[in-house]
Amino acid sequence: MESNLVPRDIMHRAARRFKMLSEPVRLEILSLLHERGEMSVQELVEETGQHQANISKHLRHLAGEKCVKRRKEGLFAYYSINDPTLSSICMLVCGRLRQEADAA
Amino acid sequence: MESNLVPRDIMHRAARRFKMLSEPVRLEILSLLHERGEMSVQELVEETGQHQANISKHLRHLAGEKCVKRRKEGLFAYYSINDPTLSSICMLVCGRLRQEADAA
DNA sequence: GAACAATATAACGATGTCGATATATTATGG
DNA sequence: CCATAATATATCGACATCGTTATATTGTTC
Repeated sequence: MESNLVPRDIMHRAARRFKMLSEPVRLEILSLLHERGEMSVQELVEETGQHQANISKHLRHLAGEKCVKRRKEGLFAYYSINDPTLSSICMLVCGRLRQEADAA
Repeated sequence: MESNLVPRDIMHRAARRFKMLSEPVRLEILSLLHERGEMSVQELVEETGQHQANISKHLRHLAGEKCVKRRKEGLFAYYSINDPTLSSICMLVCGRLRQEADAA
């Protein structure tokens, strides 16, 4: 019950950060990157079953928001999680969801 | 780098939870509720400057996702935060955003 | 520099969600 | 039971974003 949970001056940025986490495919991407540390676009395409263009677009969004880091090596682009708080946030939410499910 | 950051069976639910946090007006509502503990629709309308219908709709979404709790008293409906993890999550993200801003 | 592979971008239709306006519901008081 | 106040719901147009398909870019190899 204190002041300024989300300060006005970063409210829109915060909303955009959360929007990154509001799509199942992006959560799957982050989940995979969390497990394996670093993956190429191809690997992500194979694991998710999504089309390459779709994965590239999601990665572009994630990278634009600094959620994810890109490393180019030859023909391949390797992505990894850049924002370490994302993992904590996901675990918090998932823990809460389990809790709600148990309570019900 | 471990297993199952966001387990498949709750991935869609997690995404929906994050979607609740992905709109500035909803973040403002949660921020106000965090400060004051409990507020009527009217109060939220006044503080945010949004139209009543819009606030009611956002509250409906938030309540549907169990983010927020509703208490009816006479003509008034009082809302308060129901999911305590939301505050932690918002603070994590805002801290990170500050950090990124400082680094730049 | 031509052929090929990995990734990125463009364009498109379908669907979702925003805020605004209008109307319905619910509860109180006279 | 009628008027009024607080809240909820319905509908609408504008705009964003999803996944798909097609194409462009980038880098490697011969």
